[in-house]
Amino acid sequence: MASGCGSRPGWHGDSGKDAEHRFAASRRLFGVGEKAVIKPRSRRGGGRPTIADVARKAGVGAITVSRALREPERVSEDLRRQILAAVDELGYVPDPNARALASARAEVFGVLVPSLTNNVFAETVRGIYDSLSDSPFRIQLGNTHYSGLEEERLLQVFGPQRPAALIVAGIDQTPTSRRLLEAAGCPVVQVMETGPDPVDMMVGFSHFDGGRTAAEHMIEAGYRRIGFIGARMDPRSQRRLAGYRAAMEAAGLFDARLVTTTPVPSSVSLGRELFRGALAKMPMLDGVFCNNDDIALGVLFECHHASIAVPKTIGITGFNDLDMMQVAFPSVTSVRTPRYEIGRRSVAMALAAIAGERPEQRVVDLGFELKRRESTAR
Amino acid sequence: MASGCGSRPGWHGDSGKDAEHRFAASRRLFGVGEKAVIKPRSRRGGGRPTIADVARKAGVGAITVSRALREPERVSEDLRRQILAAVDELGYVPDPNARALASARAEVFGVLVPSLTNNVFAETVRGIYDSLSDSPFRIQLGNTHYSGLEEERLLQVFGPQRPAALIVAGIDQTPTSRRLLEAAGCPVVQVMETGPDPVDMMVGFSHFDGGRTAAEHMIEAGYRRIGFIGARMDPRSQRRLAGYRAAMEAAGLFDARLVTTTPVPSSVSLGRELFRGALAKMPMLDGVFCNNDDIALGVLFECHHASIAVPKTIGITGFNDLDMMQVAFPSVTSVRTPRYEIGRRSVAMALAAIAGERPEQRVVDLGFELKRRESTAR
DNA sequence: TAGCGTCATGGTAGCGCTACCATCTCTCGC
DNA sequence: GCGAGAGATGGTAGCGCTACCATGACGCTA
Repeated sequence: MASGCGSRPGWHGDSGKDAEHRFAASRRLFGVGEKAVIKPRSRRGGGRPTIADVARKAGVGAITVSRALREPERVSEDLRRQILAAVDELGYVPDPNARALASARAEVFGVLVPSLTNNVFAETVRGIYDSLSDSPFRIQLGNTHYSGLEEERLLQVFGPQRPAALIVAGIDQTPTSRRLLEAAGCPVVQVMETGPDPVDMMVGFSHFDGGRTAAEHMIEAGYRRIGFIGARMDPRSQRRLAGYRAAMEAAGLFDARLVTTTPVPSSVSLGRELFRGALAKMPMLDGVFCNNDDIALGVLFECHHASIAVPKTIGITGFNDLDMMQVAFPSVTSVRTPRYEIGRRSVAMALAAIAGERPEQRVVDLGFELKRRESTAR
Repeated sequence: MASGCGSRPGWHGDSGKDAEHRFAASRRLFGVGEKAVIKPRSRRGGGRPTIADVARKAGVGAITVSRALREPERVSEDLRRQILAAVDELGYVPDPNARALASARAEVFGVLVPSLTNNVFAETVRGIYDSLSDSPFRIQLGNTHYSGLEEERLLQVFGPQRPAALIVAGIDQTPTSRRLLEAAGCPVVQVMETGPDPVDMMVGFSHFDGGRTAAEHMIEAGYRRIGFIGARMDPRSQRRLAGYRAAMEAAGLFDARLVTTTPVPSSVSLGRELFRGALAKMPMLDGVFCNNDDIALGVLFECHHASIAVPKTIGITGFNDLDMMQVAFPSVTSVRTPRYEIGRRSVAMALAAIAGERPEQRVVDLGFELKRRESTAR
């Protein structure tokens, strides 16, 4: 531990009032690119090379350096080369904060999701991330915890930063959130779901249709007393439930007692528990449509524990189609959702909009796909 | 769609050269707080209230407003009230970019993880997020994709922003990354693992010990030909393998043919596949220690498919102890890791350091816990 | 050859905030 | 009663960059 101590002095707060120290640390930033040409700079700033240093070295005006970096085609070949050489030599990196202040636009994508651990959102964020990784844009993450109020708070925090774009999960923003999004002055993409009246753009699919398709499949497979098990019950879950209900009603099979829900966050163990409860309530259940795969897995495990035959005695359908569903025993039918693709597409649309090429289609429905597997193959 | 169209004109690039439009959109930012007092401001900036506006309204100097907001105790009760009233009335929100430029410090935590979808890191990020949610700090996320080079690139991007702190996963940074971290001029916390020679601070546990403990447990439970199955094999996995190997060697049970690894990213289906391969190679296998729970679940499913009795014929131990392990059938033994707590603790340490209260203990080992379950109860 | 648009380049003036230093007012000790 | 010290407040001068406008050089048309 002592070794670590010795090797990094200076930055920490306890010497916060001691400018000497801070500067010493900052100067080391060069290290990489340049051999610490310590010009006695003014008090602040810490001495990293600035655009003015590059301009001086290249023998041009600062603004030309700025242009060479941002709009190379507007600077003559000659100067460009000279400037880039100077940039290299000094190890110059533009200060994103100064840039943001001067241009009133930060190179940041604000991303708001209701959960970081829910695999569905994690995959969407990954899609966003991957699509942005070779752009100059950074990602700022916000976790709304499924709360409208928290979403408002986060938008209030994100707004003043003047992000280049905002990507938000869901289409059920509060009126205040909607207003904040409209006022953000940047492209906005609502993801995960499609619906009428986008704030700006939308990428997702119909959860209602997903739920209905799943239920219809089970009905078709011969199940009759098909339960619905859902946790958390965010707006998307509600719509899946509505789709299930529509299908069940159309077949004359709906019964409110078939539905088991809870606001508690979803998990495999909760799925098992809820299924137990559902079975106690309705012993003649012959199938379950689970609001997501975690629940479905919980149901499957409970069936194993209780020696209930799947798909014979009970059929199971999940939602999202996580990787494990296809290798489970028996493999589990699920509705495959394009969550990674949603992330990618949302970025593509936002980037197009930033570039001034507004996509014609403002609402993109990426659909879903029912994966029929053993768990409903009666 | 048309409705959405009509309701948000102006920001998009196709009218980028048309300042009129942009300003119109920006002005709307007030809307919420104030009834659009459109003072004919200078060309840039879009007209949101600034600290100068607040100062004027409150009849004080701008710097006093700044202080009232950042160090309230340094401003008299009276002025503070007046200022806060003015802030409220104008709907003033400080511009984080201007703040960052002026103070040479952004209120941003840079977070670097190797994967966004791996539940382990997702939970750590969640811990970080939760600990930061009522602080002024924002989170900027970086995904290294398990690549040292990508980590370097990201540090190069994060550095110029002058983040308030950096939290990076792992302790195996490249020399360049280490240099960049040391030069960042802010607290740095390496998370997930502990080891000698921290860049600054560390929070994690010993993966070697975790692997050894798991293997020892299986040996103790009576298993003899215990395989190791691992995917991805990042440095942490390597150390778990080393721990397993140490335990096996100590018991005189090690055999290189027991080890099955692949650089391919981990998943449940891959776990099933690898186990199949391992079994084909070593039919007399009587147990497996899985590098993580996904693999373990895949093994469990394969056992079901192939009608292999668990724990009788084969014992299974996982790593991380995801929620599902305790409800699986049979429930699966696993090494519980404090990933959420790691996130929380890392933030606590970084915040302390920022406040100048450097924690005495620079390396914090949060340990792990072996959860014995049915899958190894022979 | 004059006149005009186009292109490459540069100067100036901020963007909105905070560090630094100066000033002013009180309180206290002797 | 006076100087020292502490606390509250303010003015000034940037932070590093880019928007805007100006300038000069060039090529084109008439």
